[in-house]
This record gives sequence, C-alpha cells and structure tokens, in this order.
Amino acid sequence: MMEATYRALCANGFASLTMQDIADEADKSTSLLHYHYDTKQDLLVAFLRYLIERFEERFEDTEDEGPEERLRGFVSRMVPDDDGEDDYDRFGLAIMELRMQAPYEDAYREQLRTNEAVIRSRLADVVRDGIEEGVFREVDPDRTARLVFDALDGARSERVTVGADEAPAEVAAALDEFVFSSLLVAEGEADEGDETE
Amino acid sequence: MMEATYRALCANGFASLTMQDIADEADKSTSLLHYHYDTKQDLLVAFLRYLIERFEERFEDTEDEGPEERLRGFVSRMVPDDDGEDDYDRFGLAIMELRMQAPYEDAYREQLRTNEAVIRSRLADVVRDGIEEGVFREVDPDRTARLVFDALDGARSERVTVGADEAPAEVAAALDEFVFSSLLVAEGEADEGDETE
DNA sequence: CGTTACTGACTGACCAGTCAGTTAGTGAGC
DNA sequence: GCTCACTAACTGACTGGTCAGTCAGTAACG
Repeated sequence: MMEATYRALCANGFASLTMQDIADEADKSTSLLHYHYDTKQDLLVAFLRYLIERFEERFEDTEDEGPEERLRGFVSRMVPDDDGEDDYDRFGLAIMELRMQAPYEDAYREQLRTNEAVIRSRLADVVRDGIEEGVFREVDPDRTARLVFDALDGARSERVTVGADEAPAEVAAALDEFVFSSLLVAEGEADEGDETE
Repeated sequence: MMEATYRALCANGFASLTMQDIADEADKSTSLLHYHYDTKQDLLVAFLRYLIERFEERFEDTEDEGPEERLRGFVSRMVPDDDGEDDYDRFGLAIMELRMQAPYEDAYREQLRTNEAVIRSRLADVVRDGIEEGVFREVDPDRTARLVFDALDGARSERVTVGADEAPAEVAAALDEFVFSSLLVAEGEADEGDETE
C-alpha cells in the first residue's frame, strides 16, 4: 500500500495524484483505500510517517563512522552521483509538492515538521559529535546543520523544478569550500577549550 | 489584472487558485480572463514575466552601492526583518507551489528558468564586481551566488511550509559566518571593525 | 458599423468520498 | 467434517461538487 503510494507519486507527482492512481498501482479499488484510510490526507500522513521511519532505520547504520564521513555521506545521499536515478528526482519533486500544501493542511504540516526536525537534528548531532571529538571547530551545530540542509534543499528544488541538473553538485562544492573546509580543525591541533558561544 | 492575480495568489495559494478567484479580485468575469488569455497557464506565464520585469526595475536602483551593501541588501530582501509582512510569506509560498508544477508544464518551466537565471546572474554580478574592486577574494561568482541563493531559498521554503520562522534569519547568520566573512579580503583593514548586529 | 471589452449560462471532465453489496477467512457448536 | 455466524477485506456503481474553458450574446467606443 505504502509502496503503491510511492510508485504513484513517482509516476504522477503529488498535485495530480488521485486515489485512483494509488489504487491502480496497488491493483486494488479506490473503495479499499477509503476503507483503510478515511481520507486521502490520512493516507498521505501515514505515508509520511512510513518515510521517516525508513529514514531512521537507514541512518542508524552509519553511527560507527567518523564525523567527516558521516557529514559527507549525508551530503552525497542528497546529491546522487549517478544521474541514472530517475525516480529520485520524481519522488523528490512529489514530496516538495506535498510540502507546499503543508500550510493549508494541518495534518501534513505536523507530520512534515516532525520529519524535518528528525533529519536536521540527526545532522546537528553529527556536527556536535565532530566538535566533541575535536575534529570540527566550535560552531553552532544547529545553525550549521540548517545551512547545510537548506542549501542542499534549495539546490534540489532548483534542479527538480527547472532542470538545473548541476545545482546540487555545485552547492555541494560550495559547501565544501566555504563550510566543511573551515569546519575541520588543523590536524594534530588541540581538542580542548569548552567555550560556549 | 496582474495585480488581481497577485492578490488572488496571496489569498488562496496556487494549488487551489481558480480563474474565479482572480476574476473576483479584479471584479470581472472569468470569461474576460479567457478573452485576454486562452488558458490559465497563459495568464500565469504572463504573470511570471510581469514579476521578473518588476524585479529588474527594482534591482537597477542599487547599482551605485558598494558590493558588500548590495550583497547584504540582496539577503535582507529575501529575509524580511519585520514579521508583519503577511503577504510576503503567502506570496512566496504560492510561487513555490507554482515552481513545483514547472516539470509538468513546459510554459511555466521556461519562464521560471528565465526568472531564476536573471536573479542568480544579478547576484553573481555583485560578487564579480566585488572581486574586481578588490573587496572580495577570488571565488567562483556563479557557484557562490548559487550557494547564497539556494540556501536562502531552502530556508524560506522551510519557513513557509512548516512555519520555521527563524530559518531564514538563522541561514542568513550562517552565511554571514561561513561565506561573507571569508569573502571579504583583509586588505589593509582600511574601513573595518564594522560589526552589524 | 466595426472592433474591442466584457458577460451569464452552460458543459464536460474529473475526483473524493459513499453505499450497498460480495467474497474470503476464522472459529464455534454439533 | 459440516454448517452457521461473524468479521475483515474488498468491489462497482454512483453522487455531489468543482472548475477550465466555450459560446452566443450585449455594451461601449470611435
């Protein structure tokens, strides 16, 4: 069911997504969807919940790597190297379409807020860990995480909307140049100085 | 007519925008809209064109300022200080909704591509000018402009979708810390010590 | 009297959600 | 081992509402 929703979103986008589209992908009737979920919104909120659960599962696997690898891993997961991933863009776009409906639909907004908070705080944790381990210099982890997340998000938005395929890679490079390079403390330097800003 | 479209977008958002909404704002009939514009898409493409013309007019006014002021001016135009601007968020959201339909509607995509290219290249020009004048260090102007634009865009998206009101200001601060501060050459320390906020 | 601006009434398509059912599985009693 | 009752999964046909776009006109203006 969730899988069918995923496929339908990739195939049709969100704005023109109908219950029929999902039903077709699942080889079921629309009536069945309404049997399990009262409204289309209910179904989609359940889908968003399903998504963030999957994200958390996948993220846990990286917890033993070093801060820098984890940071770069995060970036490269948002910037797929191979352009073969057709569904990646389609799905990313569909989710963005959905996000744009959040202000009009409380249920979406609440679930999305949760999802984004989880992602951003995982990223901030990586930065925080890096600072504690003395790999990164002292910065505001939340603010830094937000810059990284929002820049990549903006780039992705640019890519999927107007087809600026190079945008995510360019932004990743710029982040590297301006943020990550300034984040790494010089090797062999002190990992001391607990000075809260 | 364009004004009416603007008001209708603020009031209703894009996804649920009907020709009737626009007609109501203009105190005209929907038939008249179809008399001037064959389809809803045509009307909205004309509206997008109208927007970028207005942007260019307003931007020309800043051409005599210094690079740093222009850069900060650009940022602060995307991050309204006073939270009183209700329409600003509503309209920003509506445009983002529209952008998300670009992949499904060629006419939107072409016009949006033009609009975004104009904005980004104006920003890159500012960086380029700054480098030529020796105020900024040598960086890739397009890449830097993209980082700034996309980060602010991502922040705005976060704000309007899930109500993270602080996002644009946080990102602006992070840009300041990571990008702008590293952009200014130390040269002579001529007029510095300027600590805004 | 021709053109441009404008209207109200209508249509055809689409779609979420309803409803009155059918089918399949599960177990209890005999 | 068979029937009956109960329930969960599922369906097709339908409805009510919405909306872009059409069309046959009218008003205004030069």
